[in-house]
Formats: sequence, structure tokens, C-alpha cells
Amino acid sequence: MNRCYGMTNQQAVLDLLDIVEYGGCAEPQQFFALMRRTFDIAHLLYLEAESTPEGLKVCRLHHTFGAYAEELYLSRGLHRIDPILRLALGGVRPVEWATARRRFPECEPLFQAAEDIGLSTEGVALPLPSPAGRMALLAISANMPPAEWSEYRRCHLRDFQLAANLFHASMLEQSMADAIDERDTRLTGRETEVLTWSAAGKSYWEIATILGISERTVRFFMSNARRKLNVVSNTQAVAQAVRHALIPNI
Amino acid sequence: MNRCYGMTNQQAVLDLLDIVEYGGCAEPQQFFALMRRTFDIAHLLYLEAESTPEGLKVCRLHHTFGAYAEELYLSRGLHRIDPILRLALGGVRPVEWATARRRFPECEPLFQAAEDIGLSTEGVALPLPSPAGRMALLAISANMPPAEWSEYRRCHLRDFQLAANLFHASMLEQSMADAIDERDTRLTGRETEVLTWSAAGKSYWEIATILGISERTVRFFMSNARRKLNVVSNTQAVAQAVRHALIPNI
DNA sequence: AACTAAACTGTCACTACCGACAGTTACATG
DNA sequence: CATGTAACTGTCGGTAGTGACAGTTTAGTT
Repeated sequence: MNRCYGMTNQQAVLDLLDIVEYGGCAEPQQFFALMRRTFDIAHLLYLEAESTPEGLKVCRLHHTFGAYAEELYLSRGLHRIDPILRLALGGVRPVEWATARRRFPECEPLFQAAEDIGLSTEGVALPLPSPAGRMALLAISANMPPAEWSEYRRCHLRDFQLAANLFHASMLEQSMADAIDERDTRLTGRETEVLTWSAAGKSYWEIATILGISERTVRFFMSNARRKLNVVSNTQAVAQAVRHALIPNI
Repeated sequence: MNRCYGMTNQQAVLDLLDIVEYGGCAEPQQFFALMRRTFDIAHLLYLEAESTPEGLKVCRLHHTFGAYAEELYLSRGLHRIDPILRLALGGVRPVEWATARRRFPECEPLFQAAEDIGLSTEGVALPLPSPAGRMALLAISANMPPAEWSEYRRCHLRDFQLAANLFHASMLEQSMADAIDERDTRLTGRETEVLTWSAAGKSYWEIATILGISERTVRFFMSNARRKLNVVSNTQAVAQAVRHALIPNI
């Protein structure tokens, strides 16, 4: 019981949370080291991803595993653990590895492979969504028997969750600072207008009439909007625009 | 110090977190009552919103304030506190009310009004994003002097954060269960699939290949979707589908 | 048995969209 | 002056989307 509630341990936890919250902890390895000094955990993995029709596209990956384990992880097929990633990345609720292991038998070879190289298969994945729809997670593993992990997790999930959120916030804020520099992605007024009318079901000819410009210009603005949104069709452009509240409802 | 670290208090907190995590706590008032029994807090407010170019649109609002305070809150203008809501809804990091109060002087009249009717102005707002881009927050207030609140918050932010996340997960899961029922009465599975792929930028031919059907069938499903959504183009159909969360983000 | 809904498919004529080639003016900034 | 951004425009060849005509099979319900 002292393990969970001991005063020194609690003080260390609160100190860690202060550092992550106020110390601007946007360096993954620094954060991982801090977490491993404070908690009895083995490894951490932070991953940001986008979901595409071809499967998950990893945008950012930081972890404490060595290169060998990463190579093994990827060569054995990220798709193997895809259902678990999708579950964690598609929701909000923490995903317990052992629960997912039982639920998705197709992932068993990957868990076996991890055990073969001495990695623990007890852990939890914490979904970290963001307002812009970007998906991320922090996975934490520990070298403990199942019953001990279950109790440890119960005591510290709140610590993991807040630390993960604050770290994720720092990462997002850094990403946003970087992204602000990319001004080419902002739609002009005219581009927004043609997107809005297209979303309302109007053809180019109709939009041209409404706005008092040529159809050719409508197409020019639309083409610009597609390029800036990095999409291949107007339909996709409108989907993105609505998702990111770039256009009003009319 | 016992206030933070006392064994009974910690046990009550972990019990609460168990209930929220495993008890399927999707009733807001039940959740609020549980939180108020466990923590020394005054009020809670859970809000889901969409950001539109015309301002914030509140989708869901639950709170422990009486009807009079809600009326006062809304009549005094949600737009007054809009910068704080936007900050909380547009990010991931917890927003301290006192910090926001200093940062946004235009909100001062609203804080004054709250004090006039005896509501505390010490609190924190916890952003609760979701993978589908829906924004929410849980605000927690306490009747304490600033220095006491600061210390209490430091001890319990992790508890608030995890409890909020788990409650938010329950709310989302219930929303998704409802949305699935509603969707079943309108678009069929295949219609939703072709819409989703179209929104992802795929042409009919590409969608046909992906789904292993003919292009003709893709067009048939698409035509059905347009008719059911009462729209005249695929672009408009996708805009409506995204707005009403009829299709997932892929 | 008859009906409905869902999933699946072909052909035709027409239109709307698309990239690629080309251009303009006005304004702001270095 | 040169450069970048925003708004504006024409022509051409090709393709993706659209409605309209037609059909099939299967499963569930009355």
C-alpha cells in the first residue's frame, strides 16, 4: 500500500506533473526519462498518426525501445497491431493491452514476438485526441506480473493520463508554432466563397453567376483551394473544409 | 498535507475513478454528484460545442448551477466568456480561470456577475477533444481563496483530468450508439461507404476497386445517398454527411 | 405467394469538371 | 525596379460525373 500512497512517492509524482505542466516539456526523450525515474515503468511510446484508406500513416513516433525493437516492430507488421492502434487512436478511453490481446487474437504473434525479445506485454495505451482531429497516443509498459500491474495501474492511471495530456499539449503547441509559419495553406476570401457555394450544391456556372465573375475564375479559386488543402477533388476539399470549420453552413 | 495525501481520501478518489471507468457513468448529474461527494468542489459544467465561423454553437450543456445562474450566464452573453471557451475548446492544456481572467480583461464583467450571485470564480477548465473533432470541456469550480485553490488544484488535477476523460469517453460512446441507430434509418452501409471514400478524394473507379464492386454499383449507391440527403451533387452530399457526422474521418 | 429493401449490374447521351497552355491588373514589400 | 499575392480571364482536349433507360438475386416480412 505504501507503494501507492507513500508521501515521498506522491511528492515525486506531483513534482513531475509540475515539471511537465510548467517546464515546457516538449522533448520526448526528456519526458520519457522523467517518467521512468518517477514511475516503475519499462517503456514509453508516443505516436501521432493519420488514418488513410491504405491504413494508418504514422506522422510522428518517439519511444524508448532501441532501434532493434523498432525494426522488429515494423517488420513484423504494424498492420498486425493495427486493430489495437485503431482502437486507441479512434477513441478516448484508455486501452489496456491485456484486454486488447484477448479481444484481438490476430495480434497474438506480435505479443509473442515482444516476449521473445524480452519486452513486457503488460501496459496501457492512452488516447490523445486533439481539437484539429489529429490522433495520438502514449503507450506505457511495465515489467510486472498481471496482478501487480493491475494494481499499479489502478493507482497511477490518473498520473499517466494527466502527464500524457500535458506532454501532448506541449507537442501540439510546438507543432502549431511550426505550422503558423506555413501561410500558404490559408484560404483567401474568394476561395472560401467558392468552396462554400460548392458545398451548397452549386455548379461552377451557378457560382460564377452568384458572385458576378467568370466560370474560369471560379475554377481558378477552386483549384487553389484544393492545392492548399492538399486534396484531389472538390468533394474531398469540402469534406476537409467542413471538418475544420473553414466554411459556414449555408 | 493530510488533505492531499491522506489514505482515506486517496482511497475515495481511486474508488471514484473505478466507478467512472467501469460503472458506465454516462449520466451527467450522477457523475457530478459523485465528484462533489469526493472532492471539495462547488460546481461542475460539461459542455460540447462546435466551432462555426459565426461563433461557438453549444451542442450539449450539463451543469450543477441552477436555472437562474444559467439564465444569467446566457443572458449576460456567452460571447463575453467566448475567449475562455475558445481557449479551452481549442486546445488540450487545462485552463486556469484566474489566469484566463487576467489574460482576457473583457471577461471581467462576467466574473463580477458570478461573484455578485455568490458563485466562486476559482476553477479550472479541462479540454476534452475527441477523434472526430468534436470539442468539449469540463469546468470545475471551488469555494476557496486563491492560494488554497492553487494547492488543492495541484494535488487533484490528475484526478480531475482522468475522471473528466473517462466521463467524456462514456458520453462519446453513448453519442455514437445513438448516432448509429439514427444512421441505420437513413443511409445503408454501402451508401455510407461510398460517401466516405468520395469524401476521401476517391473517384468512382477507385471506389469500385477498393470495394470490389462495379463502378456502376458505386454510382447507384451514390445516387441513392444524394436522394436520401436531398442534395444535388456529391460535393453537397459530403458536406451534409460531415456536418451530421454520418461518415467517419478517413 | 406478393411485396419491400438491399446489393449488384449494363448502356447511352450529355454535362460538369480537370489540367495544361496562356494571359491581365492592382497592391504591398524589399 | 523586382517579386509575391490576390483577383480576374480564355481556349483546348480529355475524363469523371449525372440522369435515364433497363435489368438481376437474395433475404425478410406480411
